Amino acid sequence: MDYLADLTAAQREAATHVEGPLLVLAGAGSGKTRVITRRVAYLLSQGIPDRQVLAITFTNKAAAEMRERIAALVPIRGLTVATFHAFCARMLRVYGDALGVANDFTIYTQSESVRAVKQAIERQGLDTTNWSPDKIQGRISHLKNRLETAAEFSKYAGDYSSKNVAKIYTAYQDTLRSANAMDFDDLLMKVAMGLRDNEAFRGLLQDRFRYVLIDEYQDTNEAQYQIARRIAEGHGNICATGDPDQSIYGWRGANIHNILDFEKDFAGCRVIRLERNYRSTPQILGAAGSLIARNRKRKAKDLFTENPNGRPVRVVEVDTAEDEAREVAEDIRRECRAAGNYADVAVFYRVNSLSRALEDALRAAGIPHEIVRGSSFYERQEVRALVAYLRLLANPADDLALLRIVNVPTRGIGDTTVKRLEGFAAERGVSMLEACRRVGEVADLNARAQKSVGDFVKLLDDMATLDRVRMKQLVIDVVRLTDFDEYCRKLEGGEEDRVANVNELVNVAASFDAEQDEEATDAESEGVTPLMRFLERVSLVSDQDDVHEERPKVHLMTLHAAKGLEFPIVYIVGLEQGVLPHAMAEEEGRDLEEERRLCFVGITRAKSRLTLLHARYRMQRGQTNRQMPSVFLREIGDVGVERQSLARFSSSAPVFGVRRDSRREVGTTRRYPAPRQPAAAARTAQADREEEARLRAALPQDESPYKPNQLVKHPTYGIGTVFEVTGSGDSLKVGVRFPNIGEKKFVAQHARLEILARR
DNA sequence: CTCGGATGGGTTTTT
DNA sequence: CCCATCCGAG
Repeated sequence: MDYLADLTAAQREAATHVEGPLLVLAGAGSGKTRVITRRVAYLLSQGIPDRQVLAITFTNKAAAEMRERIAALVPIRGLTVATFHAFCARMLRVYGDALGVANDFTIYTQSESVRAVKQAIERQGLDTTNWSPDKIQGRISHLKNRLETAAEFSKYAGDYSSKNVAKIYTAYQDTLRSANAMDFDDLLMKVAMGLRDNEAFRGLLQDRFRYVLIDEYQDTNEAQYQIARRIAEGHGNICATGDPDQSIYGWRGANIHNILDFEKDFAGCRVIRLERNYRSTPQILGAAGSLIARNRKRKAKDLFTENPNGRPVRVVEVDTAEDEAREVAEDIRRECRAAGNYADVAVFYRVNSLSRALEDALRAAGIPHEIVRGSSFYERQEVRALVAYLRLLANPADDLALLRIVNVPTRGIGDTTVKRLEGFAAERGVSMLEACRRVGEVADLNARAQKSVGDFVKLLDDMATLDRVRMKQLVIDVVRLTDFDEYCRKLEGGEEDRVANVNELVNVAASFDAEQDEEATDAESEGVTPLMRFLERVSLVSDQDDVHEERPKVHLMTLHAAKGLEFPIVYIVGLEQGVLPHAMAEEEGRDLEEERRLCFVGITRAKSRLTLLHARYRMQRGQTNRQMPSVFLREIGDVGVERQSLARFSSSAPVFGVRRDSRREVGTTRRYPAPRQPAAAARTAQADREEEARLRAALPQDESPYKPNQLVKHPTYGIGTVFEVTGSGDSLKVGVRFPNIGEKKFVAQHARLEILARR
């Protein structure tokens, strides 16, 4: 058992637990992944067949990593390592008959789901302004996560709003059914309900998966909890790993009580705490511990470390977001010159909008950097469109897929034509594709439209004859038939990226083909075509397979995106009331504890150097606001913490600023940290106003930033020269001359002009 | 169909 | 302020 040799006593105890429920409360940086992988290896070494083991993670990346790390220890073939969603999709494909689920369903992504909800709203004659598709989709998603069907919800929906949601929910399900599609939540819901109501299905899964392991258990929602519980209910072999202190997804339905109540749910449960941290300095851990101790909803857990002392945690006050960003950039410079590498550095923030100032400052300082997770690969327009073609091939009833590509690339099938086709399809109860086929029967279509639709059908028919065994070739052929590269080139903006994305999809297809060759034909997957599997992969995988990092870069990301990562040097910006904790969490009486956990997650990512920053003024929604330092800055305590002010205008430099904004004080006063320096508290409103006036004067707020001969950049016209500036304030107008285009006038506040260097 | 301008809304985000 | 989306004009 050499793979147990390097484990501590507690880790080994967890890794060698075989029968019965086990809860591993794994503190941040306590070697959880190690325990999980060793435990799986141990189970297999005890003669348990790998196909009886089910390991569930939350992201595909985590699943891939776990699989890899297990494979490095023991040979595996039939082991299931998957996300909840991928697992459910698989079960529905393979054992779906037991539930009466057709196994050739397609999976709608988030954006497709929203689109379908929007259609449902419109079909109910409701206005999409009052009934925002996004929000309604969110509500439906939550209902599904709680296993409430449209029919059940309709029964209980009382008020006007809920009744309409019920109507939309019902209509949306109709759409999904007729498109033979499921959204992400359906995958979980169908399996959870199947396990609950269908004995045969439950029996199949319980027999098949004798050992269940669920990682990040603190992030499970009700549906996922039900799935785990029902599968484990016969044999009780369930191992949950996680950390309540790192539960940060409550807002999307995760229920922290799943992990808090695990011991109650599974009688005879063994609990193992991993409290030794291998990642951070005592200073960083001390700050984190002091902070999280304020939470009531948790399991007492004392993180400790044997790591040597490091530098103090640095808390820095600055005046503005720009100062904050500049300080981060300068400090990165200092740190990296001394010891590090840019890849050692990460900057975290609560909301994406804070990344802008950071990006500007890093760019200005010439520090290579990257924002982690912009729009994901598979949500890119061009990729979605190509995938839609494939989807339509696999499932001709997929109307949403058809709608997505009916005029992509443009082929003269406009909205009017589409509306008429939709009308026809709805009337006859046929698919959109069928409606297109029978375009001759559709009323009120002119000859040109008919021809366009006819050509489109011809194109799809040609496509249908393509060989569907090799995905790479299929994608290439689809690109060729649709002249897709040409279309990408014609689209303005990042055209090279678009072609590159198409090529990337070809690569994904190629590696999929390669995997298919390697993987022995799985008896279970009979009847599931390679195309279906490929589409499943593409729908469920949102991350681009990690692009290999070329040169070292500073990583910028939200606190949510930071979970599970670690960096030697970490900066967290915007530690201010209303930002972290976020205003929404306070105002709506939402969970301040989750915000605290978020901060905790950020802090515990740092290995050796942690800097927390807060600005006294921050521009939000076009307005400069006075910002209170975050309560969390106080809660991290003073041991191993060094506080510093770089604010230019503050004489007393209180680390915890003075309350001045009377509006914000109301009702929340008690939560605010007490001012440390009474003298500061005594400052008058007059003094504040003066200071603000000075500050404002110091900020670059010219009456007009545009001057004749100024170089500017317009998103459409490109770079031009200002030749005229008239008016002021809201009616400030700017005349710009663009080479080869001519002169244009813009209302400054509307036109998105970017100021370039002054001539 | 395509563009520019008006309008409204604004955590966090994986699957 | 910044963005996505909608809407009317050409």
